Amino acid sequence: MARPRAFSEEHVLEQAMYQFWRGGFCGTSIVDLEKSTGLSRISLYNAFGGKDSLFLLALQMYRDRAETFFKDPEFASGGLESVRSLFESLSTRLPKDAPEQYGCMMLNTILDIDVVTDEARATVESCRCTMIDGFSRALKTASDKGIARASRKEIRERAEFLVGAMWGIRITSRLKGDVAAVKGATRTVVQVIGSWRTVPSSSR
Amino acid sequence: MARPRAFSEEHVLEQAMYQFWRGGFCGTSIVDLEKSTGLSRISLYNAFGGKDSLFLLALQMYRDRAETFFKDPEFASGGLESVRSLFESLSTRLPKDAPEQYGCMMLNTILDIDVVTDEARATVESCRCTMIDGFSRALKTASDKGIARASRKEIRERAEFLVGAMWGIRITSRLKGDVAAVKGATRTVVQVIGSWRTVPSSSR
DNA sequence: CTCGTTATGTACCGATCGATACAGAACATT
DNA sequence: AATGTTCTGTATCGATCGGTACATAACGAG
Repeated sequence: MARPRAFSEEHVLEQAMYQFWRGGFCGTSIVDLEKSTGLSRISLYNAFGGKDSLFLLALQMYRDRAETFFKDPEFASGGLESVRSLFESLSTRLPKDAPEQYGCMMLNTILDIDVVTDEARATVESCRCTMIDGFSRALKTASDKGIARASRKEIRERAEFLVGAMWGIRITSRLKGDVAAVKGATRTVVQVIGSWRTVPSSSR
Repeated sequence: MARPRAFSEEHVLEQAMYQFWRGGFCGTSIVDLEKSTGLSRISLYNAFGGKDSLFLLALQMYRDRAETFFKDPEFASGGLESVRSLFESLSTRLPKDAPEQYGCMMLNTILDIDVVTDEARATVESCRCTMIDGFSRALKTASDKGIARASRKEIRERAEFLVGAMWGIRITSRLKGDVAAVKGATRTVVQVIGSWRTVPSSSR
């Protein structure tokens, strides 16, 4: 009934997501967004509202993708192996100029948190919960199989630890130039995960 | 020979440090700095130069204090026990409204990194190296004593892991409201540290 | 007390911030 | 092709950004 949009909203939102991912909220100006999306600001405003609103949408897009990974039943059913391979991917996906080099957007947002809406904070928190649940389910699988028996409390604490460790590694990966440190930290985490095996195959 | 400063430069710099610590570089305006230091901007500029320069000085003050901790010979000679008590302090110092709730300033700076000078980046990097060295020395002590024997490579990787884990926990501690997660992650790290003991006193 | 020097408060600078008014261009429907 | 609706480019808004000029106040040296 009227002129249609000359762009894909999802694609533009994705570009905006990368921009915010890289620059953070207050480190990204409207001009930056114009450049990275190729749209004029007026189109951005019409399609997504103000900067706050656009940021929130981008953040939610990021969260949805991250959650998809952790909510995947295969992740949980993979047990310890899922967790291990996730951590190993943290250092193998690093070298290229993949967006992953910008760390985790959720985590980056935490530091912008004073400038950012309550909704953004809630989004981060919900993502963190999903990650903890995902890790917990995977650990539960391992426990049920007898591979890494642990109490419910231990499982939760280990999941909390894993989220922290993952974030620590992704922060480190933003400090360009020290790929070795990322790999070293990753390897130790993998060893730690291995050490949770109840059957003491060997201490290393 | 002329009018003396009406303020302690060190004290003012400390206040500026807290402000940047909390708000980050681009999240802190000159007006914010005026409020938190009690000085007018002109005095700030006279004493410390521009915003960039003031930030760098504040960051270096933070680094110097952090490095003091890790360079302390007592930390290294304390071995595994030093490391353990450091991590436990991460969750015990949390509840109060101590500045620690703002996470680690070094780490916060990494995310402002696109906006920040090369010198700031170098400061963060140097601090990270000092922390890794500190952890390495402590682990070396434990290894030499036979408490937690490990190769040089293992020691370095474990140190890199510890820095990552610490950062992860401090990031989490910025997400107010989930003290439990901080404690859970901390407890697991402490267990991991314990698991490095060569003499298998017990697996848990 | 006088003078030279430095610190401080007011008032303001151009640049950039996020956001918008308006007019014209582009499309679907008829 | 005519019409009505929506999208988009230009040009601009007030607010705030970091930074500064200038006049005044405060102090030490003589």
